[in-house]
Amino acid sequence: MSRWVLHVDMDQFLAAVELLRRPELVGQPVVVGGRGDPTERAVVSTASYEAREFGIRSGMPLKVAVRRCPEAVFLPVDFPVYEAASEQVMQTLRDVPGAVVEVLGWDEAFVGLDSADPQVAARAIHDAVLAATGLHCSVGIGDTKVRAKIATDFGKPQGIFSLTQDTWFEVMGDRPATALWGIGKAIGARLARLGIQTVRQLAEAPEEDLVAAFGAATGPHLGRLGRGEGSNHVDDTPWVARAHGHEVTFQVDLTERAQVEDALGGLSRQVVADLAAEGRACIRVHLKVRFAPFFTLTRVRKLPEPTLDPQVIAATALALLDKLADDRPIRLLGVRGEMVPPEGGYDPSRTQGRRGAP
DNA sequence: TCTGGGGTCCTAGGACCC
DNA sequence: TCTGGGGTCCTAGGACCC
Repeated sequence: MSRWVLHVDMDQFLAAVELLRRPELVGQPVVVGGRGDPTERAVVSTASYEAREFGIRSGMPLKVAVRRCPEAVFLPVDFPVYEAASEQVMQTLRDVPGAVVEVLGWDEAFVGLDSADPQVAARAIHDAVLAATGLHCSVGIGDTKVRAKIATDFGKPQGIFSLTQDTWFEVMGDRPATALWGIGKAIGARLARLGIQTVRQLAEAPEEDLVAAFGAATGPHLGRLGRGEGSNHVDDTPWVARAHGHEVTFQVDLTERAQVEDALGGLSRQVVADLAAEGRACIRVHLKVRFAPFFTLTRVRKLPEPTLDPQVIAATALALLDKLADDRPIRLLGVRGEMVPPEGGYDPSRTQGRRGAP
């Protein structure tokens, strides 16, 4: 028996949930995003595998997606339905004997368990999730979380793939560093300037070079990523949110101050509703603003005292916006409220935990 | 071809204090 | 003529993930 980390990732999750209630669409290109209207400003949340064959990807503007595949079926995002499906999936995982479940997002989780044969355990998990929900998943097996997470990509769809210390460099060594979880375009470009292109080169880079280039915490972290090293501890401590926010993209850019004030007021009320639901006051206001066409800024201001007054939050956001002294049309506004930390602070072992959707 | 909405963490540097 | 050393708090800004 050894300790294993399994990473369970649902296949085309949002599209798959929609297909369950619209079986007549099975086999067709399906795109879930925005309000389901590809003429609006919105992006693809999930594309079915058939739609991906046309080059449609998550994060792509719906206007681009519809050009790539005019016959595709466009559906609106329906959060409550996905939340319910997600909860069903996570409960199925928790019901696996001996499993510890750390939820990472709507459609993925780490499962920690002791097993003599993790392949058998992974297959059992796939089958249990399918039986309970009608949804397929892929499972990555690893001796660390990082390896399990990356392994899943090689299993998709509906597959199982294992990545351990013994196979890490054989599978990942010659791949680009950006294939790693946590290395995106920007860090990839900075690594390239240091002459580091591949996972193997990153793994072998002198730590002092990485520290000099990326700082005391990030530098060594990148080196460990390159080696697939990291924790194998799966933690089921419930996630405690740091903040809640709302943002809105305007179909027509805002040019009038009254429109801006209205929008900030509405966003602030939504934020306060979320914070009040947790019974935690706001200590810092984050403003996000995108000026047409592509220029985005964020600003933060600490409040003199914690509050749940939407007018205080809206006024703070407006003051931050005024300070920018930029009267270009506004395409997006976001207000985020950072909350009073819980008694004793946040659980440091969960700092890498759940990001994104609940 | 045009850019969602929900999150989190890290680093640098200035202000201020002792 | 040269500018401590350590610490905290705060803001700006960058980056990443689902």
